[in-house]
Amino acid sequence: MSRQLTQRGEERKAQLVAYAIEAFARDGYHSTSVADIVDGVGVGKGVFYWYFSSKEELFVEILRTSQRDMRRRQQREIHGIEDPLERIDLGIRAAVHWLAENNDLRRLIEFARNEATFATAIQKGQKVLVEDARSHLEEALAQGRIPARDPEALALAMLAVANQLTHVYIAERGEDPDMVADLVADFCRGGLGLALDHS
Amino acid sequence: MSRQLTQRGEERKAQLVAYAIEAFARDGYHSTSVADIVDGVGVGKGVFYWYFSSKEELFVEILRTSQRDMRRRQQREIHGIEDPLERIDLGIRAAVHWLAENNDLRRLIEFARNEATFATAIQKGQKVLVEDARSHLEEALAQGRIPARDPEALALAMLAVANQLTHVYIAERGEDPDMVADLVADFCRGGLGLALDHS
Amino acid sequence: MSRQLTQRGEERKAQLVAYAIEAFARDGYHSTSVADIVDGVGVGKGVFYWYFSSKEELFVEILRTSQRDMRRRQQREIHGIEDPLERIDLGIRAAVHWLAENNDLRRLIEFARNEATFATAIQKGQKVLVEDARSHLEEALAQGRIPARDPEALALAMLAVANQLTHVYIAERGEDPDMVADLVADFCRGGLGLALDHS
Amino acid sequence: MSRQLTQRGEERKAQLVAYAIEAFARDGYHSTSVADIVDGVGVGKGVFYWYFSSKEELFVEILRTSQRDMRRRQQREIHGIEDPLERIDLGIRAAVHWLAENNDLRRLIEFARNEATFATAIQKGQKVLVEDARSHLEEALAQGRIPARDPEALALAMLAVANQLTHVYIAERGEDPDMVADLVADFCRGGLGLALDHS
DNA sequence: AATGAATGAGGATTCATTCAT
DNA sequence: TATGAATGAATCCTCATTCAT
Repeated sequence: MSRQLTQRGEERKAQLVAYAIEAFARDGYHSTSVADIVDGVGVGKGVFYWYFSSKEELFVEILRTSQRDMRRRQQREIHGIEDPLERIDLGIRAAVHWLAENNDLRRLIEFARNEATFATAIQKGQKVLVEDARSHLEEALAQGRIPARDPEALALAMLAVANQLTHVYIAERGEDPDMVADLVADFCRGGLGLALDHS
Repeated sequence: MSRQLTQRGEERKAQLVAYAIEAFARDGYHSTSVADIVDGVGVGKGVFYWYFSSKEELFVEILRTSQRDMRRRQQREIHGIEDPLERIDLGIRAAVHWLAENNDLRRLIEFARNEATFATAIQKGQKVLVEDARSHLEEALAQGRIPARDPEALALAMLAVANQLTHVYIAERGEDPDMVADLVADFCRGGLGLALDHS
Repeated sequence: MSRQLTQRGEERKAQLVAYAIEAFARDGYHSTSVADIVDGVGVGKGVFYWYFSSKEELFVEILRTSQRDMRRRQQREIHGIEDPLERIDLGIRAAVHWLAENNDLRRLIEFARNEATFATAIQKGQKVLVEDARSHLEEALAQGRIPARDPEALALAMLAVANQLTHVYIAERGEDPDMVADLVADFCRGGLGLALDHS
Repeated sequence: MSRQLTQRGEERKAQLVAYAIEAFARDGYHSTSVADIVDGVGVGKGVFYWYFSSKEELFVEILRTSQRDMRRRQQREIHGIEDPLERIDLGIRAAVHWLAENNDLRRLIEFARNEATFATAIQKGQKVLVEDARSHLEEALAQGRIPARDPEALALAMLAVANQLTHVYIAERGEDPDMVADLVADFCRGGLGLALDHS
């Protein structure tokens, strides 16, 4: 399914993806039928299969694009920063902001994590994120700035905190992303073994 | 659906629940049909609807029982402990152990969290856990032993770390639960703003 | 799909098979939808899948049963006959009669022969028939009553003649099966290298 | 659909026909979609409908051309031969060779024979072949060289033998066409009531 | 002549649930 | 209590054909 698309084709495809994200996030992957999607966009059923070889493929494409986008956001934010701990801090904040701004995608990623069919796709993306964090952590470790513990465990823990708090505070309660970013960053800094700023 | 059941009825029901948990965890809730379950147990389809009014009801019952069981385990572990921070520590460890020992249920709870149909059921259970943690945290706060931050946020963050690390280290890699409990407890203690033990 | 069926179940299944044979023969396998079949029998769509795991499986079952039935007919006719050439003669006549009486099945077998999906099933059945004929032929060969030629080729050729002439004379033109049996038997006897009876 | 085609148009069309024959023979008529064909040739879907008004029409055209071609081959081989029995012999051999050399087309013809949609087209072509054989047979009959039997039946039987043995020995087992031609010719000569050569 | 896009009816299959026995 | 049978709406996907450009 890597057809060469015309301008119009690209637009149609983007339209389908956009509507699908919305519908999947609102009603769930299983409850959203291909018929729902094409109806929502106002096209015939065949159109869907012109652009995607299956509902599953569409979803995987959404997941991949999302994870790539989030990572790009992190990279942009920490670009040029020397201090590894600052990179981690900024990375966490970038993640929280991305998750807050892309709540639909956050839901989909969360869902996919627990669905055998998509676990692989998710893990690939997550591995990249964890690798990034791990490299910063190892640098900080080498500098003797944090106590020695498995960097991967730390990376995973941070990701989990970011996800969970964004979920509850932003998605459910609509709090300010900056506040939540502070919350997450604080908890994680502590978790890494650093003293808190505002003690 | 709160029929009075005979001894034999209770056993039948337990059999169905046990098999359903296994199948849901292995193949996913959506991919496991009622037919799969009754076939697995070796009974006719009518039996299922004698004990449960729907597939959904069965799943909700599994969720409720699980959450209740996990909490009971935590309560037992911290019973009689004076120090609120020790209660938290023990609570975390109890959670990790329960999750490790009930990996199937962990998967189901994780799944349900992201499924509109079950989110409510999940939230009710989670609220209880968070309340427990919050009360310990507030006590510690009152004693001036941890820096002032929203206890609910802290509770949620700890739960997330426990889930995530158990998932990756125990379910995926088969590591020792005690080691993971240490990992989680360490990270959380730090996140709460406490100095690390082994620094 | 080897469910234990009740009396009623067996009847339903037979009903479905009977109607399917008729419809497949009349309209073709591809043009006959599962919906057509269940509508024809007057049951819901699910019933079909209670008895067969797929449309394909049903068709293969029909093929197998048919081939078995035809062979049984042959066996019955030649039972106890000493002379191998007479066995062949009777076998040919039995085949023609069976084909004439089961014109629907003849069509389905003919169709299946040219469909990749069913070729295997067909070949298995045909192999048995050819083996039967081969054994008679080898006996006749050993007795020096027919010239030496590949028995398998002869067997196949006879089968082809029986099929073709039954097709044209009986199915298309409604001629008398006995006459056609004579025609086929004559041609084959000659093909085997025997003198003709009515010269 | 008898458009006037330019040189280039003819080539395109031939390209489509060639690929379609290959694909139909390999995957079956029903399993080969118009999309498969145009993709295989590397053109857009419109092209197909420029040259053929439907998938069905294309297939019928293939059938007609094939049958015409096979007959031409027979005619060429028997041209100028006086002896009717020799004409039959040569005709059989020509058929076997054509079938061997055009295995794809043989499959398609075989398939078409059992498909209501194409049966008519096939029968027309077959009638011509049978007529040819019948005229030779009647001549031989008039000369008293073969016993009196329905010439059409004999013609059909010979065709069936040629098809079947070519199918099994050449298409499935890759034997030498000349050997198979001998086999078929022998069987048929016997079937006609002639003594065998090598008895 | 040719292309990519679109249509939409049609097809196989699944499955929660109900029911007669 | 329990069973096998039945229901039928819903789902994913295919594909011949048409159309705008």
